[in-house]
Amino acid sequence: MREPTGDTIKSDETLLEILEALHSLDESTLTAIADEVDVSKSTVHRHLETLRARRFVSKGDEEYRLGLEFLRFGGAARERYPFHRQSKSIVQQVADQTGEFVGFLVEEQGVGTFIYCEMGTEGVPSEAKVGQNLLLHQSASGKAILAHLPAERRSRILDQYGLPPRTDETLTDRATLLDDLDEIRERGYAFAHEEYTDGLRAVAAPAFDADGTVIGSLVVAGPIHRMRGERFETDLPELVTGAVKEFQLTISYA
Amino acid sequence: MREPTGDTIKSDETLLEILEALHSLDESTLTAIADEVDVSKSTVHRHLETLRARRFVSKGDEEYRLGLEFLRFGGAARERYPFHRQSKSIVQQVADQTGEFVGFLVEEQGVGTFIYCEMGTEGVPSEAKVGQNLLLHQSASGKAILAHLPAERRSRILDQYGLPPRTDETLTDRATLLDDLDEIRERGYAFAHEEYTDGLRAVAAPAFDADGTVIGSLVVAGPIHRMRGERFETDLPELVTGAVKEFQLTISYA
DNA sequence: ATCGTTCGTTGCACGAGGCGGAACAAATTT
DNA sequence: AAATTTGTTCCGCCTCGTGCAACGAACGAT
Repeated sequence: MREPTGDTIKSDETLLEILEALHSLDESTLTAIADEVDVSKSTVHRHLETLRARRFVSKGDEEYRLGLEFLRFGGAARERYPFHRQSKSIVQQVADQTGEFVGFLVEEQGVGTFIYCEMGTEGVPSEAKVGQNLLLHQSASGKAILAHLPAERRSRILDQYGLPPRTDETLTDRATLLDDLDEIRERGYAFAHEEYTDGLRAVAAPAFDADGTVIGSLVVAGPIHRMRGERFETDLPELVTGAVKEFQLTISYA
Repeated sequence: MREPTGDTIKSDETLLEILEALHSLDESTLTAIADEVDVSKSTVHRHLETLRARRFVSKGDEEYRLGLEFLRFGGAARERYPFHRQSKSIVQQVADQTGEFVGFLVEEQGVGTFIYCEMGTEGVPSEAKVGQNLLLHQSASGKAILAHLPAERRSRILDQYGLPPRTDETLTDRATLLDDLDEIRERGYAFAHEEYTDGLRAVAAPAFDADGTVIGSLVVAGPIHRMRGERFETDLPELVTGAVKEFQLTISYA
């Protein structure tokens, strides 16, 4: 199931697995969860009631759901980032300008997470939403970050997670990926061609803090028919890199 | 320290208490948490490592922090609400129009939680943020909801949580509160005068779904010196109720 | 209405495993 | 170099999380 975790609490693991099941089943009944996680109903019941007492799950008329308490902790986790305020507004701004999906991705423990995103007026059928996480090699936004991490850190991440594909176009060969990252570093921004979602292309620019460390990346994504020609190859890259530059100015004196 | 919880898993409770400590200490070291929660270091260590393996906590160089995985679940919890999209845009719109703090509050398990909020350009020093939760009697937004809950539900909530004060102005007398709720029902919107935060006043309007059930409330809050006279008593109430009406139209055919 | 089925909930007894304390190691301080 | 203080690991006790089974309630079908 998992890599041999050093020293972990079984009871907590089942708790977290129950939550994960609750997330993937979206909203669900006790027995369905027990069935999914493969533990007895009584166990699931006790865990869920413990969580419910603290509002981490809520019970509708018939089914259990994830509780809003997660939003409180999630919001707090996001606000630890000193630039969260600015990244929110830059995302909104670029979303207004382009009408496409726009997101700001940060890296934590080797995984990318969108801390803000906007659907834009065109309403791309993307499944990317706030809190969504992805492996860094699978998307333009991830690659933009990956390209600028310290080399040793980068290879540890690649070793740890490998290069599992997400679509047919995901880069799964290490050499190819590293070449792409070289280009991204030279060019200053990253492209992705259906590497994360079929039918979608993306442009992403890395964002740095005052020390020159990558702190995240800004990405614009949209369906192929709108992401082509000069708009895709010139206009959007300029827009994104420009927005990031502005972003960096506003956070420098924070 | 809690009301006699029916049948609950101790180990989970300590897990959640550790998370709560991690939240209130913002970012903290293992021993500090062990000290706060009053369990042995080894226990805290095992819990934290279990959480870290799943990205629910992340470890900086020196300290533990809440992980972004909470944002994933929090976002999912929020998106269960069919009107979440529209509430986000109405909040942004009103924030742009007023420059004040604007939020959309929903009720879950008798407690209010902001699923969206914007600080506005004036940057009120309010501590209200996404995921923040509050007792319904303590604020304009809460009262707007409370006023329109089924009577039996309302009294169960009041019984369960009581009327603890938050400021000197919080309504702590049940009769006074019920009178206020009557007025709110008649008037169609709610006021609060420093009942949640010293120095802040607020106007809130309830939002209903097609069945006439309260689904949340829209609130505008600001410092007293800007919340007075005609703006506070007429303009803002009209703005908020108008915005909610528009909101209700856009969700009716969803 | 009555019987079956499936749901959530509660007791019970067993033994896995969560717990604290101490020993350890590594990093900082005096 | 000695002394604190940090995170980590080991170990044995006994709590307490677990599965099973029994119970009751709510449907649905005959």
